[in-house]
Amino acid sequence: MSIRKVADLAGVAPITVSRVINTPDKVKTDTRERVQRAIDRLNYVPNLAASTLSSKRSRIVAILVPTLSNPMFSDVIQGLADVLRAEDYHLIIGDTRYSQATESTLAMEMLGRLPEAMVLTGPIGDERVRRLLARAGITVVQIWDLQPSGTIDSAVGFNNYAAAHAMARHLVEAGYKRIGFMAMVGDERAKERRCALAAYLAERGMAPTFEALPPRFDPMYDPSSDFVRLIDQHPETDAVFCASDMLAHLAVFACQRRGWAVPGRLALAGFGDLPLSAKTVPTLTTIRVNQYEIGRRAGEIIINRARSGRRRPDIQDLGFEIVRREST
Amino acid sequence: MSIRKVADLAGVAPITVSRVINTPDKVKTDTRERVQRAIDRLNYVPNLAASTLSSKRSRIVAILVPTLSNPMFSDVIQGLADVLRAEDYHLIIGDTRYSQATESTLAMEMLGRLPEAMVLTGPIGDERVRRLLARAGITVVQIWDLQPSGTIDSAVGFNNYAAAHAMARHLVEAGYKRIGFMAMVGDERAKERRCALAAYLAERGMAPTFEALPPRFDPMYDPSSDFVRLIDQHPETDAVFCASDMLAHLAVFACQRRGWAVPGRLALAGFGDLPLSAKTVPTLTTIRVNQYEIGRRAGEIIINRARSGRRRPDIQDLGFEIVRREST
DNA sequence: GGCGAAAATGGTAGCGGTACCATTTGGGGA
DNA sequence: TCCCCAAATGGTACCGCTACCATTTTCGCC
Repeated sequence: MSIRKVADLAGVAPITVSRVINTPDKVKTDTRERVQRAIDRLNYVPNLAASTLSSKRSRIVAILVPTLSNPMFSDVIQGLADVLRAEDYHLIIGDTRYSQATESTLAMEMLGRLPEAMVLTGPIGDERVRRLLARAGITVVQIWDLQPSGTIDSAVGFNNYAAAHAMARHLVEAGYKRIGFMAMVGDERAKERRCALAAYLAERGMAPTFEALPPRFDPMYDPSSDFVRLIDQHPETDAVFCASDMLAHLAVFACQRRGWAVPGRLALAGFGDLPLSAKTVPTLTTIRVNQYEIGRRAGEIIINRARSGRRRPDIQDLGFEIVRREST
Repeated sequence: MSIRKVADLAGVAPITVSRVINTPDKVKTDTRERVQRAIDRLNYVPNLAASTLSSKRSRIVAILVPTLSNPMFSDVIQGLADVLRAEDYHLIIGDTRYSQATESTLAMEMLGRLPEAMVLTGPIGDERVRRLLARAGITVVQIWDLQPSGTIDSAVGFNNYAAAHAMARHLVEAGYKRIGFMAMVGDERAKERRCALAAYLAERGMAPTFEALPPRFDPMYDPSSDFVRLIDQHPETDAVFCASDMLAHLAVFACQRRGWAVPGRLALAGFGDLPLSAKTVPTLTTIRVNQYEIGRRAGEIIINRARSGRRRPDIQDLGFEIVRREST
């Protein structure tokens, strides 16, 4: 089933069928309708591999995220998908499982599809990949935490360090003095938040009571029991900054089981503002970053680039917001 | 940057480079190494559009889900992605936003990429799409709820109706008499669960106190306040079956705000067994369906098909499990 | 050393579109 | 009516790779 068959049936040249599909207003109305009928009759579906090869326009965008299971990233993807679908782009998704090596491999493989843009989560560690991407001449949008070093082209996100710093400040100003830190398995970006917390506390002459970064990819890791153990080991702790909302919620539930009042005995704060976090009892203090909007903006950068052809790096800091709720 | 340049640099024919990439053991070791060096030197990345066109093997799998924001579906995708990555497939993802029309459009567009398989959520309503898919000769795997009618080829999932029926039975046998039903916005599949509940209750001479199916795509829909209103309108209700775990959790939190004991004043059950659901206070009674495994099995069907070339429909019922916890 | 079969490599054509330029058609103004 | 320019349509080559078959090389064995 090729464009030629359609052309024969419609009594036109193949190129005219191509025009009906791609630039319909360059074809006279009755010709267009005739061709359209032939397309419908034959159930013709254009071969996009051939189109890509010939036109060098793939209408593909590739995105790499650490995981699909975290709502933060699926919301980003949703935002990106919403924008791109309207422009007939297709989305190739890869999850790196928080592994640098997998990220490199996937990025190179995906380049073979000639994507018109590549969306990556955070900075690129691999020098070779960075070179390849830059040389490929495609739009590269790095999302999530903005980091001047390691940005190839454009970026949309927020300042991860500043966000954690602000949360540390919020906790201290709310009167908490013995603050702990805890992260979810695999969350590399959490390290920066830990540093920000420690740095702020140091400014005020304090230090974290504990800084729990679980080993990567430990399948036995149980945040709840780990949390309880940490508090038992550091009973003076009066607040814990959790590197994700889900972790914070689990901590709240663990407290409730133990009969520890939140925030009375222990204050808890998270990161990411899940829809859930405004509804739990108590509601959760957190850092909101509007993941959906990050995805949308990334999509807009890609589309504007494709339309204008201009190649001007665009760094958008969408900021963050400390949402103070009942848990602190 | 083409295979030709690599071939020239390595002093071989283009086809030999192709072999090094696709069937390396058909090339003598020293030739292979020479070619590999040329590939590395030139940073050559094979053009998969050309490869697809020529070989008619795209190494692409397309998947359509109702939404990416629901962890149920992102877990399915994660399972699928894990299996397919090992075989160098790429995943094109589309979300239909629970719209039949979008599903049809996306499916047809994606066919243009010549995917080797297409994974769809649930039955296909559109006759034309069904025909096109069947004619395309690709593997089609329908996931989630198994429905004999509307299955094109293979399927992996569970019996949605039976699951809801079993939950109804659980609630009745636990002694609850006035049972309500509530679904999340957009969840079409919830209708079947409502029917199953109503049918079971009818068998026992009962009827649901309410059956709340919110209007589709109402952005103002607030499950929590809606829930409270429903209970106020039907105060005799002693249990609510929620069509998703998240909805059930929101209901629990609303109860806690109102001072209604769960399950003392009101029992709550969900669907999907989120990781969260075993940790909340109270823990949530729910129906577990192992979404990740559904994705994995779908991937295995696809790969086996690709390897063996056989085309035998494969229907796998992975079942479900009523997980009784504290909330009922 | 010569033979034959298997392994390794190469030449050619074509996958299904679109870019580029050429040609034909249409229509308004002199 | 003719001319000219714009709109509409068509012919040809080529995008980068691989299927298919042909050819060359290798190697075990008599």
